[in-house]
Amino acid sequence: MAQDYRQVRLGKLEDLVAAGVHPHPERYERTHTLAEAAALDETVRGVRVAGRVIAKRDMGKNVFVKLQDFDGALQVMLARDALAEDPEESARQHKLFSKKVDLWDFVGVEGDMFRTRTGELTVRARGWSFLGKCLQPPPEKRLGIHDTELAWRQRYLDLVTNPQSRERFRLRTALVRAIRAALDREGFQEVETPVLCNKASGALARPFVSHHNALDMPVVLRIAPETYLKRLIVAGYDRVYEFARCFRNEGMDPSHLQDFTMLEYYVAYWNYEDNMRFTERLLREVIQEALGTLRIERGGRTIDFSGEWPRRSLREVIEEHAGIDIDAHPDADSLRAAIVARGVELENPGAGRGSLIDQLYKKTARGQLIQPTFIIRHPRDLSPLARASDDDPRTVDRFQLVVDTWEVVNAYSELVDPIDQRERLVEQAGLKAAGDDEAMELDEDYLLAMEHGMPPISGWGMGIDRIVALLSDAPNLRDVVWFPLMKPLGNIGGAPRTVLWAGEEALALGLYLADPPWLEVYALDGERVRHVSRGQQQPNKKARKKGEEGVLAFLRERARALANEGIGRELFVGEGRPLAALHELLPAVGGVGLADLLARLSESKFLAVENQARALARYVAALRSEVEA
RNA sequence: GGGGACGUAGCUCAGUCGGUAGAGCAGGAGAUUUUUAAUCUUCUGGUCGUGGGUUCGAGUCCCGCCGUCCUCACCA
Repeated sequence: MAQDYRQVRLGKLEDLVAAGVHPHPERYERTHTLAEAAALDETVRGVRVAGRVIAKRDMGKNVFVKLQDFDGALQVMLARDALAEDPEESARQHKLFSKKVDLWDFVGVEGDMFRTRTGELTVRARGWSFLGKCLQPPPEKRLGIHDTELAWRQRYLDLVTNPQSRERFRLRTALVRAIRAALDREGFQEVETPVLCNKASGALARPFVSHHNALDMPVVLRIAPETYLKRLIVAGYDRVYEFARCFRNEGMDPSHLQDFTMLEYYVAYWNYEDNMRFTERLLREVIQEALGTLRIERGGRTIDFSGEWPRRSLREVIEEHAGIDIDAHPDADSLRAAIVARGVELENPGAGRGSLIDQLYKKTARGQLIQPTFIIRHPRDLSPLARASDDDPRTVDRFQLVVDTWEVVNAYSELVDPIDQRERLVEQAGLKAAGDDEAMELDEDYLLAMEHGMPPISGWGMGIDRIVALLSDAPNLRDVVWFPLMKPLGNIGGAPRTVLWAGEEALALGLYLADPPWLEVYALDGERVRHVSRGQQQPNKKARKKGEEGVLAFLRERARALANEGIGRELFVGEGRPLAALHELLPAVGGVGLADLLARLSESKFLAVENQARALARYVAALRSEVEA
């Protein structure tokens, strides 16, 4: 049916072309955006506006359409006798518009402002221009896209139909702009540091790993810009910042994305307390500017950014919510005993004291922190890049800003002592060697930079996606990312979904993978091979119970069924199975070329399945002619 | 990875107790001299995610798989 829509609309496009309309005009001269035009006086003449048709009401003589762009919408009226000087030409233009322009097409209109009988400001068209065709069926016009999956996969559908989504992204843009302007005013310089790195440094997280072909070396995508920005302080910058796209190869949930935007800045000569004061001022300013208020509604609760944000030590909040005074337990064993005594269950109770504190905090206190709160005094061994506190060397001079249980900002007085830093990184490297994927690597290049001298520094990082989601009452970070990463529809992780075209010459090809066993079906189309889904190709439980033979029987049966449906011939290919089993199957295609087939298979073993199929295509073609001959 | 929920027309959604798959929007044809979710006539559109099981009969009950979300775990 999508095909029907497309055919109808393609037909209309052809009709437009036949009527002398360019299907993809080069440009259109606007005098006003739709929002600007909507603010005009009703007497203004000679406006030219353009946008997407999101509503069309054809009254016979008059066609009313609503045009929309990102920031506004405006009604336009096309009357049968007003579209050209010549009445016949005007009628022709009217009919063309009425019959050939569909919802979601782009058009431009030239005309005069006026008010309709019902009082709506409207453009009375004196002429119209076709600007672009929508070939796909548009979403429901009033309700829009409600399926979150669809909204994420095809954001344009969401943005066109859902005003609240446009509002969220408008806020995101406005907030970033406000932050940039505020930092620039404060004497910061915006910089850019590498995304492709040798070491995953600056945070505790598992990186994405890739390979640099020309240099023939592994590279990782950055998990934080921190150590590069601090190198710039070594270089003499006082205040630097970067909106840094970062990548962490870890689990995802509504408050974590693999690919996210972090703002980090570093200031020479500040400590974390200077930074906390600045944070409060900066965020209040930019929230007020971008949002127009400091009080937001989120999940039915009011969150208030005005007033002074409480500063509470980790010790305090844990004592309040868990009833344990961590200072009374100077070592891991003692603290562990207290936690057990309180009946709090930790995931990793064998960890050291710092990690125990962290787990305890996350388990008991963090979930209660709704209003903006600074959490200070974190254990030293969780912050390998932070400066130890002069008051208590077991803690670091660090703060986090927590809002509605989300950690939004993380900042500290930076560790600037290269000797201490080396010791801590060696410690981390030890953890890594012991199997902790998230421990930091020893970053000699950074240590070398540190040894060239650092002033006191305070650094700061904020999750842009998180603050935007908080401020816009978005339940999931993916609601504030234009194109969040999604598993592709289609071949990944399941049966391919392409359907065989009717009458197409085809071939059924089973790829018998060891685990899980599976039958893949392809269509052979000249030189090309496509995936084809024909329902379930995976052996059911019953077949699997009978072991290998049952599985083979199942796959053979499926292939035979496909052949009976006219899909074509059978060919099984086994991988990771005894050759004998394969050999037994191959007679279905003549039992020739086994060695060649296996060679090709192993050659393409690490390619995607579809590539395997392509690699086999030539072989299959050869096989065919051989059989025919 | 554990637990829970969901998947029906292009979109938004109904579908009762297991008994002939529905509505609105969108789309086709027609009508319509200012409409506002325009209206009216008429028509089209379905692998009920997928495969199996139970049953005389499955969108509905059971199981496997695929996909998505939530939650727990993981996670500066």
